[in-house]
Amino acid sequence: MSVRVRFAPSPTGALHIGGLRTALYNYLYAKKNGGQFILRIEDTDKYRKVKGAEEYITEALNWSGIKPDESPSTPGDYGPYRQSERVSIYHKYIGELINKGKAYYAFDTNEELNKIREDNERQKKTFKYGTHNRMQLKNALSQSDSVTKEFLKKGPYVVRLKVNSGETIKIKDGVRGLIEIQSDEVDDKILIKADGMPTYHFANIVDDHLMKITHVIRGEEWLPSLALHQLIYEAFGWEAPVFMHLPLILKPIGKGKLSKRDGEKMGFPVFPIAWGKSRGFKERGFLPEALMNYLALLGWNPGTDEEIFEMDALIRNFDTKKIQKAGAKFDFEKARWINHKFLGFSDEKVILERFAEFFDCFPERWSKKMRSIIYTLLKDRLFLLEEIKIESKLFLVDPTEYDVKVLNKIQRHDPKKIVNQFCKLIKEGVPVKNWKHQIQEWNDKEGLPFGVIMQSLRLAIVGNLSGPDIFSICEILGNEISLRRLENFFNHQH
RNA sequence: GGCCCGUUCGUCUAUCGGUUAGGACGCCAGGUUUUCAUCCUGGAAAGAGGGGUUCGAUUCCCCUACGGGCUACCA
Repeated sequence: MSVRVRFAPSPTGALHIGGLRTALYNYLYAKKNGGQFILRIEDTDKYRKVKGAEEYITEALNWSGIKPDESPSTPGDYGPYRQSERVSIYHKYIGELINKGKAYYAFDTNEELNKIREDNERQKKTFKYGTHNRMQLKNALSQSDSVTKEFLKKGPYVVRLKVNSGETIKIKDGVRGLIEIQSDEVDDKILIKADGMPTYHFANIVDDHLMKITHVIRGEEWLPSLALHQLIYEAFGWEAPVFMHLPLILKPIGKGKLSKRDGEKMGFPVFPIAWGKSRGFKERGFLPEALMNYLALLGWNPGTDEEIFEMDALIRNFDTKKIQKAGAKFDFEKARWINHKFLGFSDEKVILERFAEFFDCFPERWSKKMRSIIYTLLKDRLFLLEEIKIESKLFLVDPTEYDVKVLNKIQRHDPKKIVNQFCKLIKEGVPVKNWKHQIQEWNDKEGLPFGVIMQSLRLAIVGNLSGPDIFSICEILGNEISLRRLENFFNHQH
C-alpha cells in the first residue's frame, strides 16, 4: 500500500513554523517512501476562519518547497481539499454511526452545559459528558423516541459519540510507542455541531479514511485526542492509520509552546512569509531550503554529525525513528547560522536573481556586474539577505562622522597627512591596485606604523573600522567618490 | 484540579548497559584578515533527585521533582 500523508491546517491565521515543520515532516516522509502528500484545509469552524489564511498557507508551503501531490477531483479546482466543501459527506457518515448506535443526538444547550461545568469546577470536579451522566442529560439516549423526534424537528441539536465505559484503549504511536488510555477518560465528544458542521475530530477521521491516509504525522497537542480518534475508527469498523506525534516547538525563553505572537515580541520571525505587518523568514532573507534544514533538525536528527542538508538530502536521510520525543526550543541564532552556510555555497548569480528584492537597495545605475562584485565582497559577512541593505550602505552614503575613539588613537600620527597622500595618488591617476605599493614607498621616509595608514584610509572612506577590504571598497566607489570622501575627511574639523 | 507526554552542556542533539559522555549553535581564548565580520584552531560547559534491577547504569523499572500538552458545539 502506497504511503499517503496529509497536512491539515485550519485557516485561522498564518501558518507558523510549528505547523510548517509538521508539513515538512509529512512531506519528507511521503517523498522518502514514494508516497503522496496532500493538503487539506480544515475549515469547519466558520467563526474562526480568517480571510486570506488559506491563501497564506498555500503560498507559504509553495515558498517552502512543499508541494501537494493531489487536488480534489472537482473539475477546475486545483486548490487543496476543503472540509467546508465536504459537509454532505460527513452527514452521510454520521448517519451510519447513528444507525449503528455508536453516536446519538443530544439537545443540551451550551448554557446548560456551561452551568454544569461551573458547578463541577466549584466542587473541584471535571465535567465529562459520558456513561456516568448521559442519562441525566438531554439526549436521544435519556429520552423517549417521540421526545427526541420533537427535539429534532425543533432543532438545534448535536451528535455525540457514544463512548463505552471500562475499556482500555491501546494505541501504538510511531514516535512514543504504546499508549494506554481508559475509555472513561474520554467523553462523548460532539461529532456534529449545532450548525451542522462536523467537529475537527469527526471530519478528520472521515477524511483520513476516505483519502486513504496511511500515516498521520501531527503535533503533540493532538495526543490527548488520540483515544477519541481511535474510538471513532473503531465505531466505523475502519482500520486506523499509523499515528506519529511530533514534539512541540517551544519558546526560546520563557514557558510554553511557541506562539504566533512571539515573533514580534522577541524580534525573530515565526511565520514563513509575511503576515500582515510581521515579516516572515522570507522577508528577513532566509533561503527557504535553509529554513527547511533548520526546521528538520528541530526535533529530528540524521544520526550523524552532519547538519547541512538540502531538501533532497533531507528526504534521503529522513527517518521517523529518529524523531525526538521532547519539545524543542526555537533557536534563531542557529537558524541564522544555517542560512549563512547556505548563502556560502549558493551560486552568486542565482542569489542575485532568485532573491532580487533584497538588492532593491542598490541604485539602478549599478550594473549587473557591479552588483555581482559587491555581493561577492559582502557575501561572507551575511547571515540573512536583509543585511545586504546595511552592509551596502557604505557604498551609498559618504560618512559624516568619524569614530572618535579611533581618531584619538591615531591622531598623533596626523591622519590628515596620510589621507592627503591618498588624495595625491588619485589625482595622479594611480590605480587602486598600486596604492599599497605606492603608499609603502612614501612611508619609507615617513616611518609610520602601516596599521595607522590603513586605519586612516578606512576612517576617511567609511567612518569607522569595520567592513570589507578597504581597497576593494575604493575600487568600487571609483576615483571621484573616493577622492570626495578623502577630502571631506581632510576638511573635517576633528 | 484531572488525564496524557516528556527530562543528556545555556540551546539543538549523539550514545543499540561497560565511552576521557561525541558533534553543532552560542560563549571565551588564540590564529588568519595590517579593520570588523567570515574562516581556522583550542577551551569552558551536561546525564534533575531518590530508590531499585545488574558485576556494572545516562541507558531498564518505580517514585518524586520539574517541563510541556489537553481538559470547547476551536482546531
